[in-house]
Amino acid sequence: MCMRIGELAARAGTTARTLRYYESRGLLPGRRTGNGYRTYDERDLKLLRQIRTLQDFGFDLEETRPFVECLRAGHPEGDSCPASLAVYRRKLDELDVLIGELQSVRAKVGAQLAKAEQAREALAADAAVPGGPEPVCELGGQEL
Amino acid sequence: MCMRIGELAARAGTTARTLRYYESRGLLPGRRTGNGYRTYDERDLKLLRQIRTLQDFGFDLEETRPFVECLRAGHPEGDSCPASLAVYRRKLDELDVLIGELQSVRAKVGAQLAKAEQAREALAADAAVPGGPEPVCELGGQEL
DNA sequence: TGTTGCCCTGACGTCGGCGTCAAGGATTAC
DNA sequence: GTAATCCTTGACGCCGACGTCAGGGCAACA
Repeated sequence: MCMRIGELAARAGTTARTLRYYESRGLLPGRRTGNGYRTYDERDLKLLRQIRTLQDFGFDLEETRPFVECLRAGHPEGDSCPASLAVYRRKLDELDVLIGELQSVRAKVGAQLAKAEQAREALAADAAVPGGPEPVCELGGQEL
Repeated sequence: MCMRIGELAARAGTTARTLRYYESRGLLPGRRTGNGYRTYDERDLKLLRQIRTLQDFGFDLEETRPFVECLRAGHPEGDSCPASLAVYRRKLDELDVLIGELQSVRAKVGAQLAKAEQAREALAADAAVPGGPEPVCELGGQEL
């Protein structure tokens, strides 16, 4: 029922270094045995898995804090508390904004690509025409 | 027609520090006048604006290099070269993946939020019922 | 008794794209 | 002359979430 840092890390798919880091940030408790080793139980594993899940979603460590505190307060789930729900909502808003921006960028880059490809095709077509292309000065003068 | 670093920076909406950084990365040429000052012309401004535009799109500095080299080779646009088009295409793929991931995360977070809100509503309803809620041990035992 | 394997703390390294400060030279304005 | 504003190089700071190394302790097994 108890385990040391290496085992907990392995069971959560992370590293001991990461757990020490979380502890330094005040997220993971850190009880000790007589010899100074950290010791953890199943509740810590649940805590840690909550953190990792949120991290995988792209939450900052700080944003996982309400969830952790909620669990530590004895609630059944990390998102049983209002503060956690607030983080969810804030994150949803952030995601909506970000996704919108990325879609906008995607559209612009796509348009630029289409334009540039078209320009190249026009050049290629010109070059293929026996009459010769307009002297557009493209690729002119200075070599590399 | 010629300008110093501060003016170029201002005209591109950035800072002298940024231009020196670009130069250190080999992106911006860096001719010098007799007193050691950097000097730039309109072509450098175009170069710089190309870089900035791509940066605003979220391109890494390294990803702007083909565009810069294309312009420096004398092409009319930074995206007149195949290497630039390749960067466009790669970026589009990256964006598609990223947007997809973010949408997936958004859906999951949204679902979690809905679930957690529902759980809270159920609890509230239970608490409101005169007969009393199921003793779910919620909020039980250990205080902070 | 040695070797292996886990654990500890402390501290520096990483990545990108600069910001910011220090210490000094050049140019221009008054 | 000197103050103000530009410019130069060099170098450290920042952010987040750790990775990695150094130097040493504890435990178990041969």
